[in-house]
Amino acid sequence: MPGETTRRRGAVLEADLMDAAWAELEAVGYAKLTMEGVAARAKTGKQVLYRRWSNRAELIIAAMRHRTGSIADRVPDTGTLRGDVLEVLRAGATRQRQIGPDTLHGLLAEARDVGPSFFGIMRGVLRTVVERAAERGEIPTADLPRRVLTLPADLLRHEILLRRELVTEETLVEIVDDVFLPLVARPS
Amino acid sequence: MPGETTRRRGAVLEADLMDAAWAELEAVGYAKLTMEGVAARAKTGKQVLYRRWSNRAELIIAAMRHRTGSIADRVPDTGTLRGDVLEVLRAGATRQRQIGPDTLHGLLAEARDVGPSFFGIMRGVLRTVVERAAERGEIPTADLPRRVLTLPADLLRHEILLRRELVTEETLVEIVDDVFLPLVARPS
DNA sequence: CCTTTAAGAGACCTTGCGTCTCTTACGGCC
DNA sequence: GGCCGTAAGAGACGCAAGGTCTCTTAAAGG
Repeated sequence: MPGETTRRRGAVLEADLMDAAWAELEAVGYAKLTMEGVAARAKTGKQVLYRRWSNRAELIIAAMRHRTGSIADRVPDTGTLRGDVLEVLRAGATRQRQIGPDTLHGLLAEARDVGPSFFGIMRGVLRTVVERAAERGEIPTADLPRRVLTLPADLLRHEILLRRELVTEETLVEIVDDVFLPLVARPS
Repeated sequence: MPGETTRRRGAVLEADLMDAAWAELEAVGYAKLTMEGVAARAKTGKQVLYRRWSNRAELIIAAMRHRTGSIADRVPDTGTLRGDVLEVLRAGATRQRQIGPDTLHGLLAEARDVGPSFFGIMRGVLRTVVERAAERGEIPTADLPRRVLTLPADLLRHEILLRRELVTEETLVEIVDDVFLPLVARPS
């Protein structure tokens, strides 16, 4: 009687595939993750995967989006520039914690363009945060050099990509207090 | 007559292996580089490679060292802090050009500790350069927060790892003029 | 000259990729 | 409610490469 003749389709199947991919990622890590492994875990064939994503990287990127949703660019508004920037960095660090450095390195090596899609987001948020600080009179101007504006995000990324350990709150505070705030506090 | 009964040994063989590895890297790129490919190019067996390095990453790292020598930490001395720091960054960018971003990403993904060995070097050089600037009276103090000291190097690394294109001179100048110099020019 | 070492060569087994084929459940449409 | 196109589920297949093992024999050292 257990015909088990249930065959998943469409969105249901897709969700199962991504859950399987994520579970497999957590189980074996990105380096050892294989399409066969994911297929087996999802109790289906490789073809079903390849029909949708043409390689590991695409699959995992999709799984990550499915997991964490699109990177919510919720702009923080704590009342101070310092608080806002820290909040932005914390959000980034949290994402890292979910993903893990090994997966990040793997994706960076295999996918041509993880950078922009994954990291480009913070820029707009920072711009807003800085503009609001300028309006409050907290800093002299919101018209910062491009490189200064993205500095906190850039340093966080650097930290994520090069240190093997997870980024600590202390590091975030250093980035903000030792580097970013002194720079924007007084313009050239 | 073509006995070709020449069998390489020791340093001679080792040098040939590394040359072969490097040539193969340039020919097919890191992603497609295989131990078999390198062995074939060196006209030897895989065992000879595995006897020395246990995987691609180790092999290529060795080949890079053999190629470019250990990272010469020649400390520049142009007379100005700006010139010195720029020179340090140029040296780093040059290395990147020799290696290429794909190889870098590959190594970072496969080797556990490329970061320290490859990138840790700049720190000492920067420290020296900054100290000399302070002695010249060019900046108020050489006693910078750790994060500020390594800032130029960190940003360069970030650029190398996340932009697909090669780092331009313009970028280096921005790092120095928009970020580093304003920070050290006047301490907190 | 004799012994030890490891180079050179290639066989071997295994894993995973990516493709292909086949059957048949599912869902849409008339 | 019945027909039909699509694609799920299952597995075979050929291939590339990893990594190990074996064998012969050149080279280096005493």
